[in-house]
Amino acid sequence: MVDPAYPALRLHDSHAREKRPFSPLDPQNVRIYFCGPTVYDRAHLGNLRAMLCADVLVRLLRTLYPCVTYVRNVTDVDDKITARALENGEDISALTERTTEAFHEDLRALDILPPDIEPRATHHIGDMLDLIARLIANGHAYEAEGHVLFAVRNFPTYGALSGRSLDDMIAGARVEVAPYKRDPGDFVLWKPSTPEQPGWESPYGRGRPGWHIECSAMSHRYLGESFDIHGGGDDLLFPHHENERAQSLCCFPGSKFATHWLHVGMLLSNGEKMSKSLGNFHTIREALERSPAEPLRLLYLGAHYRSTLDFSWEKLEEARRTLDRLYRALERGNPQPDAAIPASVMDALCDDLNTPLAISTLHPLADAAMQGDQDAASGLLAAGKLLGLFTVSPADWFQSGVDASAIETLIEERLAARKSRDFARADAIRAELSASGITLEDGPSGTTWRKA
RNA sequence: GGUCCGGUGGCAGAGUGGUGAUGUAGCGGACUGCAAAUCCGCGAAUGUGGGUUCGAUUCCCGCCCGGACCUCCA
Repeated sequence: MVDPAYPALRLHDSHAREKRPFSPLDPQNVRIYFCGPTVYDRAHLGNLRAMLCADVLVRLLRTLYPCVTYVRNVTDVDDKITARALENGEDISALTERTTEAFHEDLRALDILPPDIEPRATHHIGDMLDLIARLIANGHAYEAEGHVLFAVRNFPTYGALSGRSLDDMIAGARVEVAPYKRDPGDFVLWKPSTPEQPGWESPYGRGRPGWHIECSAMSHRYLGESFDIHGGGDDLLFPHHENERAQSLCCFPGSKFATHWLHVGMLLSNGEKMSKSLGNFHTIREALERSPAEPLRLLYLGAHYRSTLDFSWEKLEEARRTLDRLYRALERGNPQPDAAIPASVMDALCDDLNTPLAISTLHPLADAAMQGDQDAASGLLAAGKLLGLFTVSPADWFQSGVDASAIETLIEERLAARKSRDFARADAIRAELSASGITLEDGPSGTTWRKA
């Protein structure tokens, strides 16, 4: 049951195109599926956004409900993977293993909790073929020239999720229509593989799955015919999620598939979508080489998940300075662990995951904590933990990774200089440390230091 | 071309049919040997033209601008 101490959760549903109360099919087990990465290269900052959004959502759901089953797939069969492996002269499985591990490493650094189940497409080819057979049997798919295609015209609500009509799309006419398609909108469930391409034996010959069927198969296997939330980047809304929905609903008539659709806005770089194809991306690793992980998390949380967010290094730096202040507040407020999450934060998060509003309510808590209010500090800490922040101690935030003894020695020397009113020498020491990224702070109880 | 989303202070970014959060930047001040941090104070915004309304930033329509999707994409 929902903890009555918390407000009711409302989430924007892309299908309904409005905020709706979230009521799980089974409150004892909230089921959520997010589309994960295609593992052919290191993940970039754009890829991170949906993963981070899912992380915060799952953290919130776990505080509201007794059990959450979170599934996030890994797409390890795809023509981009095949092409990259060929390019690298690398075995496909070596490439996908290596890239998956790199992905995990990046997310761990961000303290993004792993999903409960992380199925790989290549481990579920049989499940996909089962669904495809069902679709052929019930007239929603057909074979043509070694392909199996989904017949969109046989599914009356095709387009309902993404809000577009087949006729409009065809008017766009940017789809290259394969001759074997009955309708230009039909999409591939199974396609033949050449001997060099990865492939599996099937009733339709040796081939490989189309992109969308894997998520239908894996969500069904682990979450059932109907589950609560299906999410991913906004760019997956069409065609990926539209097609998943069509397949799954046609496989399991009477089911609901996902009752809530959640789409995460794109990360921009100089006003344009960050993407591999535009080349305007930075990998997660690259960002982590320039900054600790938490500022990146705070930066993402500073914008609502559904709006676009224009990334810049300046904003990352600003987020780091904001964390400086919050950590300082924790340092002064001496928080107790396991305090209640402040209502202001829960209210904001339960209103369609309004993280920017939630974070804004952290500042008054920080102000109070700064003045020694322990309750405020405890609330601040609890709120931060829920958001995946404050994973280190203030001492580590300000001082880790630096040779403290060398700094202490210089502080002693400077103290002596100040006592003899040799301010020139004292300032020289300050400047020296400042040049190596250390800021000194003279307080009533002596001099302290921190990383700038 | 089709569909959709958005345009709020220098920047970032919420909310709201009734004198516009929060952060940051800027300015002034307190504190400091100087700093840093902290504290106090100040100025600063709802793209544009209509409509509905007693009243619109908020609702509706047009326009302009930006972005996303329609092809792989978180």
